Amino acid sequence: MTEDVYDPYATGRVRAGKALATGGDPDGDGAIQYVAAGQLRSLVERIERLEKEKQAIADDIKAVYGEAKANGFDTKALRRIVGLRKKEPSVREAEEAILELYNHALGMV
Amino acid sequence: MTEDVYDPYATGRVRAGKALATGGDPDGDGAIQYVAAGQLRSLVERIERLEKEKQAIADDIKAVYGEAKANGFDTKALRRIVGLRKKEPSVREAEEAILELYNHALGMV
Amino acid sequence: MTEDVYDPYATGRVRAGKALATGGDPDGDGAIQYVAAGQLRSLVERIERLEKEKQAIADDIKAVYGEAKANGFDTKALRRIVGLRKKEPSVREAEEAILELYNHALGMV
Amino acid sequence: MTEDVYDPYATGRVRAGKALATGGDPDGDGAIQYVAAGQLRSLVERIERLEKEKQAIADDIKAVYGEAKANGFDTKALRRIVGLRKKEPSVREAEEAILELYNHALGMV
DNA sequence: TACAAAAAGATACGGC
DNA sequence: GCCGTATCTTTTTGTA
Repeated sequence: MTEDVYDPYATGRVRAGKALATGGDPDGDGAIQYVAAGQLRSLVERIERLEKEKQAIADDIKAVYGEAKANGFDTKALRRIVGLRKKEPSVREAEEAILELYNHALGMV
Repeated sequence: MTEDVYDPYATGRVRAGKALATGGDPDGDGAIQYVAAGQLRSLVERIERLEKEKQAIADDIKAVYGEAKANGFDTKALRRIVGLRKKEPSVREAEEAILELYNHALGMV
Repeated sequence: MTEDVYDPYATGRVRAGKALATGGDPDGDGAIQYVAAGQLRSLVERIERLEKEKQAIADDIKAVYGEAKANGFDTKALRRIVGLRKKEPSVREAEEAILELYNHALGMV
Repeated sequence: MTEDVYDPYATGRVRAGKALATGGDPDGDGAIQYVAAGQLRSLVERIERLEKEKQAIADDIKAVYGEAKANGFDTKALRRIVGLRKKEPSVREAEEAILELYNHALGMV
């Protein structure tokens, strides 16, 4: 069921007109499009819930760094080692390999 | 008690010397520093565990945007909505106000 | 010379009110603030001019990659070598040094 | 004329083998490939020169924002102004329209 | 279209 | 306590 006019609490659809398609309406037919308000609300809420969880973990990470600092560790170095360990196993070796090849081609040892 | 030589599995301390401090040793006195290897290992592992969880959630968020897109939503606008909702209404209004002020000052309506 | 009302072409000042300070007006006195329209316009124009130049150079870079590709070079590898060469001289060695130190402390060879 | 062995200073060609193609040799035939070392060097140098210029301009831009800040301008708003001015008015309006549509659908006024 | 690299923007830390 | 710097995140752009 569709409304002719905007109804924010509708679980149904809201008339959007061409404006819905940011890039223009694909078919170029100017057909009226609708936005499923309930679906949109659901998506936004799911994203917000996940971002909340993500932020909580980010806070935990920050707390660990704080603890490290309190125990005399250099957090800057700590962050760096964590970062370096992300691309460890074989990536680093691969980078070395191509570097050497091109350095050779470029005559730089 | 400290070791003169490196012992990777020690729960005790490993001599680090000046090299430990990425930013240089702050006092410039070259004093020998020690790093608690076991503690460091624990910190790194906790951080990595948390970052792994954080990344998993980031992937979930991306999946929701993917679903939104598949359902015809404009993800760019969706992201903006989510971003705007993070801000306190007063902050949002303040930002809009100054933006408008500058636009006026530039004669851009 | 100041105007009470908005004048986009003024070289003088435009009334801003509290809205100017995004973070709130620091003194909390609610004093009216003014925005120097001429100065703002100048700043914007300088930035836009510089960004235009920057974009022109970015286009030149793209053209060189296009030329490389036309001559049979693998542009992906080429981009990578250029990127790697950015952090060559001593940075890479420094990175290796700290990596080794912490890896030792972490018992990972 | 080609060399059988690697010659870093050659203006001619250097045997690369499969390793040259980062993305793998497209035909998968393992055919030996050659890289024109002199040409490669030239391309890399041109790119690096251009990137250097580009970075210098980026620094200039940053300096202008710093100047703006020193004169009491809100750089965040300033950046947004510059960003908005990049877009065609029609695009900007379309974006605003869809944003408003979604806000309505969410009952956020 | 989807992935990956680069640039921009926001945030957080350390110095003064 | 604020400012400048640096990191990290996000967004945009280019490529396969």
